[in-house]
Amino acid sequence: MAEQQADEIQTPADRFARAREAQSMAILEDYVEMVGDLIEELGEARVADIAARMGVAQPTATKAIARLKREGLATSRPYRGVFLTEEGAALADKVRARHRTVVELLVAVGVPEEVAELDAEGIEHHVSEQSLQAFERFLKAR
Amino acid sequence: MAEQQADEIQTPADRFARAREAQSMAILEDYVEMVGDLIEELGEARVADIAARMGVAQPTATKAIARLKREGLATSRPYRGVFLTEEGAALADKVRARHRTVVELLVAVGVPEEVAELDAEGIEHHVSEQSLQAFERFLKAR
DNA sequence: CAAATGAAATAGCCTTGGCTATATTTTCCA
DNA sequence: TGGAAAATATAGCCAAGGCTATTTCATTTG
Ligand SMILES: [Mn+2]
Ligand SMILES: [Mn+2]
Ligand SMILES: [Mn+2]
Ligand SMILES: [Mn+2]
Repeated sequence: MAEQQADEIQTPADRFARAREAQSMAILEDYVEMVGDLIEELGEARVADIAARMGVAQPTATKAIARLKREGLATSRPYRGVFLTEEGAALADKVRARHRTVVELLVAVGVPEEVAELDAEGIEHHVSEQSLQAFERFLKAR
Repeated sequence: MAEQQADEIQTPADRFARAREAQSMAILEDYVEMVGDLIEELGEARVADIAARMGVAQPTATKAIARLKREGLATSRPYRGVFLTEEGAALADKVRARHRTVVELLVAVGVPEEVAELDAEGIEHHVSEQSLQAFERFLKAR
């Protein structure tokens, strides 16, 4: 099946809308990735640990988790830890891999490691599938 | 004068805090850049044009402009156009230049132009001064 | 096994950035 | 030049993502 020729002209408004959309996913992505990390490292993801790592107050984390649940990415029962749904786990994997690739690309073009790690935390959420693939090709071809 | 050796260990919480901070600047930056563009192109920046280009409703733009004014980046009188302060104009220039550099870097590592333009709209706000300089060196050295 | 301690939930507040509907002001033209 | 049309402002709503203070529940321990 041939690709649709998407030669829509791309207005500034479209770009900004897309950036806003990415933004609304960003926090979700970070939480999901971190819940995955905590389960991996500690066997479970507790609200207190999530809050500490995100650098937010505990009720802020609780609220974020409620949103994850609403969006079908996580499950939890009151006073118990947080778990990822299949969908959540898949997203976590994707986000983690993308994060690494972004850091590697930054380093590859000359950004110091520490800075790369800092900047990647925000940048990653705006890197499209297409850009990600370009990054991977670039890194492989070096 | 020697650089301070800033060997603070960088926690995840620090990184997330920084990404949140960048986020709170992002919209401000986009508006300032756009007001600058409109003044350049049309001689003035009207609320309706700003709203249309940002892809938001007119009252949303009005509110954003109020914030620009509060932050000392713009001036305006009721029912008149918007102008940038010296600080606002300087920020607009910086943001515009950074946007271009980010697009160029993306293209340089193999991202298609259109995609680069789309992704850059979000990425730019998370690119630190240090990363930006690395990007410029990379582009020059190609 | 009853407190005490610790963790999570809840209540209630704030700001930002969206929106629609409506009021007000400016501009333009018949 | 007076009214219609266009532009802008204002009012009031919503959700997200912060926060602090307090309540509720679970766990540990004397
Ligand atoms: Mn992130
Ligand atoms: Mn990340
Ligand atoms: Mn932008
Ligand atoms: Mn931009």
